[in-house]
Amino acid sequence: MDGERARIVMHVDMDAFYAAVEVRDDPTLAGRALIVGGPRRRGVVATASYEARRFGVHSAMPMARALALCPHATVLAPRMGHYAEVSAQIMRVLAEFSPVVEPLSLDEAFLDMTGAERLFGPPEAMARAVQRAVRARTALSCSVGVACNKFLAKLASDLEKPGGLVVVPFGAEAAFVAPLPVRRLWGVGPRAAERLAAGGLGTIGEVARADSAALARAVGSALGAHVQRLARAEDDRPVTRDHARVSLGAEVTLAEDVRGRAAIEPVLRARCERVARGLRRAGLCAGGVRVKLRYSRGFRLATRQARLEHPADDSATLFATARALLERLDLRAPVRLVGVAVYALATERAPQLELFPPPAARAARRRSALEHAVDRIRDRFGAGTIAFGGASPDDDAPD
DNA sequence: TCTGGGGTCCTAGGACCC
DNA sequence: TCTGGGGTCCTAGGACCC
Repeated sequence: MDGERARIVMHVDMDAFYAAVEVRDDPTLAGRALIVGGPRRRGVVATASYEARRFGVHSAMPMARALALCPHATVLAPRMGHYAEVSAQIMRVLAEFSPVVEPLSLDEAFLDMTGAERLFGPPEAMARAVQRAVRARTALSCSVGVACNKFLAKLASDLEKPGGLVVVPFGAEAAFVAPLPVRRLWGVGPRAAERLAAGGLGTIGEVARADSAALARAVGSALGAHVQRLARAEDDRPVTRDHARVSLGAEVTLAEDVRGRAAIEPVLRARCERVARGLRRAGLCAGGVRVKLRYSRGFRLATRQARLEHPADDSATLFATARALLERLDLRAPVRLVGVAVYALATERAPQLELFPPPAARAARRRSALEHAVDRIRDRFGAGTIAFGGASPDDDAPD
């Protein structure tokens, strides 16, 4: 009506990705119940093969429960570096179908296929072509959803997994989603679903017709407005290639609880080194540091964060800040997880024109240059070749 | 059964400035 | 002498996603 052409958005979602990669690489695993996840103690399921899912095993389930349900399952530790490589290969295949590919995670992506009918035919033919190409080039299967927007395409790709292909009928979108449960709305999790149910809203159709003020009372005004738009099949978010990173972190759940500064600090230092390296690899500087502790008691999570005086990408600055933040947390209680994250990321260090920079800023700059040099040595000769004094070597870093 | 690790976004309250 | 309201920045916590 306004001359705008309907969009064609495709969502591609790999089937049981981590498990499927492991089976592809070791065909003796085919047909077996397979769980990728861990560590065995205090671990959760990252991905389960469809054979294991038949026993009720699913992602995010504690490993102990998964093995109680499916004791004969083979358990493999995730190989994230390897999955990242396979993912990059998949994204390259997808890029042959559209110039606008938006990865959502290692195993899913949106493609803007508007205007691609001339090359690939109608939506169903496009989807078949993508599935064939992914399988031919990676020996992996995926499910595909096609619709006029991101929400519907993503919802559609999940409806007939594995190997699914669902095209949401153009022009009949709202009717298509109306009977589905609210949990299918992107952004509605267990909490929001509960609150919506308390207000008598169980299906997407009911949310679409709900009074917007009542919806806002139930789940808040932002989420309420958002889910009502989705429920009405309205979603104008574009498919975009370049997402600026907002934060970067590293955390670890320890095999045994620790308590006290002396026990926590080395763990914290190792996380800082990993995060700093990630910053330098991405060419970013941090504007703030956040420390995270999860206490065993009550599974309680506590965070403390602070801005940096000058943006930094060196582990010494991150650790000095993290250590100060640690002092503001309870260090007597048993801790199961220690994490560090950086935020307020900038692509470049702000130019420092001070004639007499404070000693701390000068030290951070020297330290950054040193760590950049160490990065180059590690890249060339391997991670184990060099470590900082007092630092645990890259014990747990896959790279 | 006892809860990973990587993220994004929202909310609410406080400080501060005008 | 007492009291505004808006805007911005920051922090801590939490829901949600894969």
